[in-house]
Amino acid sequence: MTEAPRLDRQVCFALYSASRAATAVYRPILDDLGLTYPQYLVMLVLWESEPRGVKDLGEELGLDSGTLSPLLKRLEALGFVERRRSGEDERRVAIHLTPAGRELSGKATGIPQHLADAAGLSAEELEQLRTTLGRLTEALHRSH
Amino acid sequence: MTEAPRLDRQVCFALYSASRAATAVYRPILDDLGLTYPQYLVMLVLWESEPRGVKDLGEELGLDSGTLSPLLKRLEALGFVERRRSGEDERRVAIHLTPAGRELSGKATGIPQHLADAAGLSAEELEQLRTTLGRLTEALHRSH
DNA sequence: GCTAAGTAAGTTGTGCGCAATTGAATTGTG
DNA sequence: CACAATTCAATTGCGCACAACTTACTTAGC
Repeated sequence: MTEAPRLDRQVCFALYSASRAATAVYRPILDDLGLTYPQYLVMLVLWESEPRGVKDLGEELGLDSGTLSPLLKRLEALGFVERRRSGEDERRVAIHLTPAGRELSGKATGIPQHLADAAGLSAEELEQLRTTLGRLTEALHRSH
Repeated sequence: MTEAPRLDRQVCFALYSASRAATAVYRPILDDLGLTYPQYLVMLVLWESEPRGVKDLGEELGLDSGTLSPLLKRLEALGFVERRRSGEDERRVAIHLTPAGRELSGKATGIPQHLADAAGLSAEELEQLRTTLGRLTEALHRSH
């Protein structure tokens, strides 16, 4: 008689729950900015450097055009982003920040601290968690 | 000049990436069973004890009826589950396993080991990760 | 017994995530 | 130059998540 795996023993479920709980903490804060969590991630990348192509964003975030294309249209409709066909390569769409999009960066400054406060873990534990998760993600991607 | 948060410093993004990478590893395996990852989670709960009400499942998994109702209908259409209105309380729908649903448990036995193998972490590291994630999820839920 | 409050499941609408396909533009090769 | 292969973004379709609402049923208070 083989035994069925137990839910509460699964790292995968722990990841899934923690991830949803974390975005749930971000949600009301991001609501004030008018962003969803994936939209916030895209803005984070653009605040670091822009303009960026769709594929470029996708590699940074691990998302494909099926997710990003409509998301970017919504960010454009919100006035945070502008999509311009590249002149050199007509296949590419360059995503530029608008002044409003650049401005939003200031309002977002304190957001990660909210999660840290809500996490109930020490700074070292958070740092170690982040490192372990990074290694895990790397290994899982390699295993394909 | 306030500084924008950096993507690669965010625990939240690390969680989000790791969670998606983990379900991506499960996907081809679960495809063989005909299940998606959330459907697999529901089956895990039912393999532990059934029948269970929708609300009951929802509390175990942190999902609401908006997610579970259609998911359970798909599991019923697949023949793994049966939904029966309770006689005592007509509001409740009891989710029962079918013989096929019970049988599936055997085929799922080895699945968590696949993730462990792909994770590139030691058993202790995985165990510690699971514990830390559990504490984190708890704290995040409490912080609401 | 009757109504008010509460509870369970379902429905609707929006926004991801991701596989698969399409269409346009570019590059590589002979 | 021609044309096949590749690349980029967009689109389609399906299945979650989750908020907000609806409907059916049950229970509590009077």
